[in-house]
Amino acid sequence: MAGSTTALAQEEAGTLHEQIVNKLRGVLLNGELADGARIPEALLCLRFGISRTPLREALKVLAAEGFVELRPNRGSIVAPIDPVEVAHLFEMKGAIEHMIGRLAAVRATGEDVARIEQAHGELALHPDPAAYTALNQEFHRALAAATHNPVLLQTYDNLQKRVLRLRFVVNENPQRVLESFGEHEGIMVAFRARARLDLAERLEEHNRLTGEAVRRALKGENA
Amino acid sequence: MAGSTTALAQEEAGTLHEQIVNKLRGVLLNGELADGARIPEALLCLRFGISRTPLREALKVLAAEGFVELRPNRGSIVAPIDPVEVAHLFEMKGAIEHMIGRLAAVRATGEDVARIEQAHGELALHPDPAAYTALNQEFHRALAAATHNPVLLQTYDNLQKRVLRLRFVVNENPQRVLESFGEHEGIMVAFRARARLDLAERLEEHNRLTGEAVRRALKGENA
DNA sequence: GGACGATTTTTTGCATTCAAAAATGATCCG
DNA sequence: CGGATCATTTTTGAATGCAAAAAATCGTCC
Repeated sequence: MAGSTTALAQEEAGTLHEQIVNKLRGVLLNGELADGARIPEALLCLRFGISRTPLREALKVLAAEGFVELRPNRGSIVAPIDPVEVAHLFEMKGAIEHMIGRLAAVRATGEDVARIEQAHGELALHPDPAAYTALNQEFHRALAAATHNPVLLQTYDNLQKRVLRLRFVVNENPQRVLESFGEHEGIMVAFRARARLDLAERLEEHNRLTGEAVRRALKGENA
Repeated sequence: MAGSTTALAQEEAGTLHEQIVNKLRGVLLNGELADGARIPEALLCLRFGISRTPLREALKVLAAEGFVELRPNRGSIVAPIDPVEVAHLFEMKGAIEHMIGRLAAVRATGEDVARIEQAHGELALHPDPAAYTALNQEFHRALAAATHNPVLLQTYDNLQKRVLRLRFVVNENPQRVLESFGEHEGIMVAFRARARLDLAERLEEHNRLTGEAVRRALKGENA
């Protein structure tokens, strides 16, 4: 049960820069630094109790991941959330969800099934948006993991993390949370039946609908 | 004609660490450092005429991209090519190729069409494996770009670069080069007809066949 | 009163430095 | 002669230092 199951765990071992990558990503995901805000190196060094060297290494990695924007000689900023990019993120994720469905239906082991069923079950017990986000992540990540394709899982994780920054705007919406759970029910039906294409299409569609909800929410915010 | 069209161009502008990321990736792609070989920081610093700081920043980024393996306190090594991972890479790329087909068929502009046609045409004139690799990259990248989805393009580029390390083992095979061109012909037919699903399936299949050729070649090498 | 420009301050990018860890090699003992 | 132990060298990881660039501050002039 050593800790590599949870995607967002802030591992405490390993090299310093790696820790910082995770911690800093956590900060960004929690919205502690607003979109487009400058990232004050000195401040974060103080906060994490490290020097600038590992922090800057972490910034480069996060820039490559798309969380941070590096402006030469002008400092780093939190990558602004661009509605157009959000659409592109979900579109890309759609392709992955489709493949997750096709593969997970065939490759899921007993363990995978257990994890997926459990996440789904817990989700049913927690209709409150607060718990929902984490459990929802777990559910979908368990499905992704059931493909047993690490490359896919890594790509999925990266996109998912980028999308996660938007949860504030959409998980407040209990309407959508309910709808989403309904879609999960359908997903589980297809999964239990090991119906590859059905599962693939349901996952892709679920992703599409979530994307649209996010886009609507973003539009509302910007109004 | 300023240089952001070519994916693998080693841009000369920008921050130092960025240049190094590209240069070093070039070194790795060219196979100058063998799989699993240790990456001598001091040597590369000398070669690039920089200090260790930007080099190490670049290493972190390349590690995140999957080209380099960072072993805490034990130095970095060129990420070894694992046949299983290669299979996973191609599987993942399949999902993307499928989506590229679906989107490019619909979204390709006149410019896109021109670029794609040109790459395809030049490819016909250069059946020699040497020129083939670069032109083939250009052809497929032009298709990816025709989706007009930067997130997809970036993901595609990353996977493609990782796969590119394997070109030595497969592009030597003139048999496969010819087959591949035949598949390209079919792809162009579907593309010109703007047949979404046909194009998608042809691209996915082409990717699958390339993957199998690579796997076969790898097996042969390892024998 | 406000805009422009010079000067100070801060921040950034990279090189250098330093401590700790690992690799290497020499010595000693069985 | 082989293997284990310990000193030496090399390499790594991170902090610090320094020059250049950008931002902020302030004074001056219109």
